[in-house]
Amino acid sequence: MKQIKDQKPEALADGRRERIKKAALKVFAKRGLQAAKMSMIAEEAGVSQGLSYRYFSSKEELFAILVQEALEEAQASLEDISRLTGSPKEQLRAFTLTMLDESHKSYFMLLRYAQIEEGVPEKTNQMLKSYSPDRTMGQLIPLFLQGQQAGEFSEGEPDKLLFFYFSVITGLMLQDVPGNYGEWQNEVDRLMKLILK
Amino acid sequence: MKQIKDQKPEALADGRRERIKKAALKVFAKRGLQAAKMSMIAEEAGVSQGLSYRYFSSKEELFAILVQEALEEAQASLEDISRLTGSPKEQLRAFTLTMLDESHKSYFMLLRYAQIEEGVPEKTNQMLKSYSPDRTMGQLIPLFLQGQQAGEFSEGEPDKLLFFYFSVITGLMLQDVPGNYGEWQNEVDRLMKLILK
DNA sequence: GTCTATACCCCGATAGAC
DNA sequence: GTCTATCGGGGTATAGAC
Repeated sequence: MKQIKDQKPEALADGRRERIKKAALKVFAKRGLQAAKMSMIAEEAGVSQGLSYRYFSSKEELFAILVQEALEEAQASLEDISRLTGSPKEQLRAFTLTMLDESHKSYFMLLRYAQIEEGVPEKTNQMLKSYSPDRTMGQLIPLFLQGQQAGEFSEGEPDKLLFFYFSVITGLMLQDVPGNYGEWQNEVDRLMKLILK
Repeated sequence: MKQIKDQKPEALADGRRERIKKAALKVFAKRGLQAAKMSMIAEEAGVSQGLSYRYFSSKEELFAILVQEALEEAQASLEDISRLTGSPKEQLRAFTLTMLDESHKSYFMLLRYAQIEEGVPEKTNQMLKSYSPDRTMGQLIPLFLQGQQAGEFSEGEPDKLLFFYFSVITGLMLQDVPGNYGEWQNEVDRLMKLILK
């Protein structure tokens, strides 16, 4: 067995493949699949254009791999909710703040592009289906029902409420709030007013 | 002076140039400047690829012209607010519904792309600056102040409130609500909860 | 006025040098 | 393992036929 580096994770992840993935996530999240150019990703990663193809067979494959990771990450975040303590209100607030933090934000935007952009490869679409809203986003529905039964959340069909909630988050993420470096507390508090009674 | 057609506006606007502009707005609003292809615009307009260049010298020019129109349209909508009757709450509600209707929605999304997309030509950026937020979106600030003084709107810096408000609208527009054919009343009512006390 | 054909460039992907 | 050079496809824009 070849020796494993005993450095901290950050350095471990600094292999070429990880560097390129990280750069790609950043560029894809900002511009989407089509507007993102391999030359941009290579520049962001600090490698030559051609090298990316030694690690990934195509731009689409790179995109698909990142979508896969984003879906797994989303799944993990959702499962974490159930372990959170506190009232439904507190749980939703914590979850929202998690989603808005820088690392999750990139994944979230990537998934948004994967969902709405035209010309996304079939393979990606199939992955999105298998992790369809029912199985990911929809996992929040129990939390909403719980909140409504506890009298904390406002009335209405939970899926409608949930849909609205994600619309707002999307809108917030798209804005580059000037001078806001991951400080979303105020915005989240405001967002809560939408859901709470 | 050459004879002016005396048909209704809709038919008047059906000249080739207007057809192409209309198609371009639709495609740009959906995909942005870079992902939009002249071939898509031509197809949407029902003309050949090359013909667009008889009416517009480049894709960028076509984009810039539409941004100009969008800005003028936004300006006009904002000026209409002051003529609206009713409380600040009623005015804001009416304005929001106007923005979300299909024709304004395309303009709104176009402006969003013009603002956030990379690689937008300098000419467009200059137009956006001259119609900067201070002169367009910021015209809503008096309405917010009015609402706060009347005790209808929640406290907080008006510009922050306004920013949040537009974030939400953006998020809503981006979602294709299934089975929602321009029926935004429920969503707007919910959105109002954000602003109202 | 409108369409078809084509010049030219940018980008995705590969080949080959080091 | 990484870079540079290059091929091929698709997209913008133009030229020329009808």
